[in-house]
Amino acid sequence: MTNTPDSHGRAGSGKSPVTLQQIAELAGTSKSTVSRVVSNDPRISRATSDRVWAVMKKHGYRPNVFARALAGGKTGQIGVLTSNISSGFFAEVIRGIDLQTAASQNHLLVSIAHGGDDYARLFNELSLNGQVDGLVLVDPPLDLLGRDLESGHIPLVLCACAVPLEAESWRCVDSVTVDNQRAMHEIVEHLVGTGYRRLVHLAGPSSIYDAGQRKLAFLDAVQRHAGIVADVIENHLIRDDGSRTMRERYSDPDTWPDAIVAFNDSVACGVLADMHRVGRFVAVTGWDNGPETEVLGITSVEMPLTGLGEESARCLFDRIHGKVEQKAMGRTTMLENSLHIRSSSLKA
Amino acid sequence: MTNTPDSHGRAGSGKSPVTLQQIAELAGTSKSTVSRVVSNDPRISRATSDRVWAVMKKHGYRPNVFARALAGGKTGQIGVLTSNISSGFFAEVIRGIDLQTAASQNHLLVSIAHGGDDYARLFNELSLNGQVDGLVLVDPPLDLLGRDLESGHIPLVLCACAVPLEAESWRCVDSVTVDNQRAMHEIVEHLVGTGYRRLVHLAGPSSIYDAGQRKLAFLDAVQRHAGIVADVIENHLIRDDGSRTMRERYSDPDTWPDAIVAFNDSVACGVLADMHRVGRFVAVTGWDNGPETEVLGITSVEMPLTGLGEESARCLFDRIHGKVEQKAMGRTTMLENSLHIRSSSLKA
DNA sequence: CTGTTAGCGCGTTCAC
DNA sequence: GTGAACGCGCTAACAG
Repeated sequence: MTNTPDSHGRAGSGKSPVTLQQIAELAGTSKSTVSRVVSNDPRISRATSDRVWAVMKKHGYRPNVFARALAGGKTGQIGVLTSNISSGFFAEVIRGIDLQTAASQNHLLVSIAHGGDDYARLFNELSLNGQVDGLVLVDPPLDLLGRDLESGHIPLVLCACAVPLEAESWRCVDSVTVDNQRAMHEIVEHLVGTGYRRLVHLAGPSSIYDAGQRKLAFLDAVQRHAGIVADVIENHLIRDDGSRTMRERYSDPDTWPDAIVAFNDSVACGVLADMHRVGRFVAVTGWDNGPETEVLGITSVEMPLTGLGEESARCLFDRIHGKVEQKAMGRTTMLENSLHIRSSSLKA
Repeated sequence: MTNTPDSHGRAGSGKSPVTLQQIAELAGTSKSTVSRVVSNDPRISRATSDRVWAVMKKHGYRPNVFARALAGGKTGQIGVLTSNISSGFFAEVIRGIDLQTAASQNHLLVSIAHGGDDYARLFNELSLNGQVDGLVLVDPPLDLLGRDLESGHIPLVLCACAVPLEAESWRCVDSVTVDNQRAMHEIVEHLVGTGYRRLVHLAGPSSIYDAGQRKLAFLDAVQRHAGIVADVIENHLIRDDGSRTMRERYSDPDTWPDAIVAFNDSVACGVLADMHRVGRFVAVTGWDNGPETEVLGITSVEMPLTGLGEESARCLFDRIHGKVEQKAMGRTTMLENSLHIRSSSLKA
């Protein structure tokens, strides 16, 4: 399938690309026929098809995406809107989406919201200007889901987030998320099973969907066990948040809990740093299974990031291609995490 | 499916986007006038302009990107083609590019090559089908630069890579890269200054531009010092590569060098792991300054990833907007890294 | 099976 | 200053 240098040089050397019309003339046929050949219309005879393909190959014909979109109503582009999240998360999810879109000859339009109302602004633009056939909203700020969605929008899917039940206008939107509850239960079971009794969850910022889910799951999990003392401290996102809480809230090591369930790996690292400073062991778990967890032996949850992307794209295409009705109620897909138990949460 | 002339294609709960034509009628004027208003044509009277703007605002008019591209020749889209690189790298570079493109109302079309000839295939497609106004090639496989580039292509810029001097057909392509040489020299100076004499560089795969640069820089740097024993071992990319080399090549700790300059942080971690297994200290440096380096105290090089993206986009826009002639010879911009010296490379 | 005919929404000459 | 007309490259009815 690789291009032969000679035929290629000829094709591209002219400044303007070859058009369908020109192919038609060169092949001694009409535009429609060529158009049908391109789209594999079964009604075209094998002979004509082969002849036209030959001409197209020879001249390096490339259908013009814009003309096609204008006339056909399908853009061949999928939008991805994401907030300014951690690079590991972002990259892997995009990779997953790309895997699916590339497979169906689509292209990815990526936008990153840089704060404030940016997400909402970009959402409006992308969902209304007809530039994309569908839109994946990665980690949208929760307040966006509170707004009313205009009818007549393109297919939408929430990634790493789920539509709240009370959001009426978002009812046709699919959601793909990870099973925060199950993973959190596993963590708590593991900690309790190992013998820890006093647990603290350093929860994430309330603006993040997963943070809320994990907090609820933590509270739910600890309540299933008698004799467990549990507490939650909010708003932890980066390393410093973890260290600071340890310093300020637990300045006296004797008041420390047995185990700390951090919102993510960064926070867990912060806790560990302070722990070393003080020189007392406390069990710690992280979340994200980043590169630091393995080398440091931090128990952590690995999320199926690429899977999130792939599944989101799949949902989108199901609606774009009409395999799922546009007005069908949104489905929520939940992907499983895997818990990696390491030394940081075993017995001291 | 009922297809009225104006309920065209789009997934529709009835609400088809309002067109320039409709705005013209509602404003009691013609398409051309509205078009001029949109593009701030100075010949339009203030009165008409205001009137038309009001109508547009009232009806939420959005210019159709595809129609505009078809008629006007500018797509408003920038392509980003990247190989399947590490997520940290990928995400930050994209973020940088996005920063610039968003500022100029452009959109980002991202494609990820998934191996083999994928990069070349995608490159051909994106550079020829007119879907983007310019193309950023992030970390292209080196053999791509060996191929002849067709004339008449869109503006191109290499990111995290530089055009080889002998590539005639790529002479109009800009390059943005980091100063591998300077950073490597800093590392070597630091190691030698600290007292290490026998250095080994665990180089990266030869297919990666930066890997070759760093290897050359290493060899250059060590030659500037008398009494230094240096060696290079090739083809290290992930953790296991580092550990394996230590196990196989340096099974006897007494033959160990004083210091190991790893291609990246992962390799450095592999070395450290083996070091701990054997229980002997050797100085180690990484590259990328990933999350694991700070917590583990690994000396590492921080690259200006976002800067790479921003600068690449800037170069592209300079050519797209004609601030730099299309046929002007490509410039190479080199961005500075910063070396973070930590305990892993200090005296044992 | 294939050719003909309309547009898709907009930029850009031209005239007025 | 403004409007009418044409065309960008392609798809999708209609005819044969």
